[in-house]
Amino acid sequence: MDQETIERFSDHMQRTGGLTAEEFEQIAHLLRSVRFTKGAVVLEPGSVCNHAFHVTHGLLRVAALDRDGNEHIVQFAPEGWYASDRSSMYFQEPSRLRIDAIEDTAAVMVGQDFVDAACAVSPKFAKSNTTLLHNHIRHMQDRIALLLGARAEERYQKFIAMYPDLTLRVPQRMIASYLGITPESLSRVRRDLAERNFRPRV
Amino acid sequence: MDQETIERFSDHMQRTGGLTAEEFEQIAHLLRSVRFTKGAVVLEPGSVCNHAFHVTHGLLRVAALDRDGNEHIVQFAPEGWYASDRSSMYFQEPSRLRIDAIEDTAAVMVGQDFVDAACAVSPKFAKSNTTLLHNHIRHMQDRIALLLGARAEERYQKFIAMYPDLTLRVPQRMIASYLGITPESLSRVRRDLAERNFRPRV
DNA sequence: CCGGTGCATTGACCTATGGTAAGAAGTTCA
DNA sequence: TGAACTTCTTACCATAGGTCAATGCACCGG
Repeated sequence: MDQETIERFSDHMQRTGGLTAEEFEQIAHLLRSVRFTKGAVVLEPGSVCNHAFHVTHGLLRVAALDRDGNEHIVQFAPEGWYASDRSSMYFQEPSRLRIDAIEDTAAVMVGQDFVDAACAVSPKFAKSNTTLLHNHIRHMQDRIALLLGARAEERYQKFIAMYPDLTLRVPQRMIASYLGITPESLSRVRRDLAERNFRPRV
Repeated sequence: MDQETIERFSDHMQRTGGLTAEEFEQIAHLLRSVRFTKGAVVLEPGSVCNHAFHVTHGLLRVAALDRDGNEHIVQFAPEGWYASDRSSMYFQEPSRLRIDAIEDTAAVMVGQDFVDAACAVSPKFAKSNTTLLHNHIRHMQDRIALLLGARAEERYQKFIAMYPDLTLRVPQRMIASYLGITPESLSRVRRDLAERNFRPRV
């Protein structure tokens, strides 16, 4: 039953979810912990997403598949983050996203029943949940603006600034996929940046 | 006080917001209606967005400005739709979006006070509001996937399929801006599509 | 120690789209 | 009606990024 994973989630709830340790205890039985080995599929596209996965160790990725079968990474979920398809969860529609593990990962499965129970137990939780939603929206808005308005190089620089840790953990081809370019292009972008930084004038 | 605009919004609330006519009456005093002439600025970038604008006549657009000063249209809001910056409203942050009128427009200003009052009066409203949020997320998710995975032509075809009415009302350069391409490129895409449809074999 | 596998890099070449400029067609307004 | 605008289109060239193929490197299991 992986007690440590649940405890970490409890800590997280107390820090950012507005639940006290006692409130958490009351509803902890609604949670399950899971482990995924590197490469394991967490959510199969076409199935309904019934849980948000809160990562306590490791790294998940969320990817959309276009009709040519190419993967486009929508989000990375390292420790402390959630991976899920909110639309699929809310509307109970089959998801068009795939979630899988980039590293060996431990996560907590958070279902609607837990969220409802937590909202009932604590108004603070309800509020932090709404804040989470709005953070998600803000993040997507920024991403859209970036995809519309910035070139590959700028997108990459923003990525590094925003997720410096991920830049080290995630293979470059996946960063490229997140940025909407090919691995080859990312490689060239990196080379150009390195040249400009280390030999400003030749 | 533009009674017709408010009445239209009342209808809208009864159809999709879960409010009865009586419930709406109770809180209607929290609403104000506004009119914008074509080209008028509804929300100035840099200011906090304190209202969602529900359009009853006309057409608003929501645009993001990149650092080169280029506009990228994030959303169109024709009759029955909302224009706003949810992040700015929720976090009370200065908005990086501009909202302005593409046509002469009549709208209802919906503030947080109205939303709170409506939630208090009707649990159905609270739910429909959450659904609206999730619709927004779903829409943004689709948009990101499209920007990452589809070429200009496919994006344009999806746009036509999704907003056939807007295709007629909105100048092409704005559609181009929504799609993330230049007006010239859109013009070429349209020519190529027309050629393929009307003279399949030459 | 070896071959296999996956990833990053590079180079050559190609394509979609951008940039610029000019003209055509339609709109607005005096 | 005609002048000033705006929008759309077309043509020509430039460029970012995609595609393909080859290479090198690290890791892995036998």
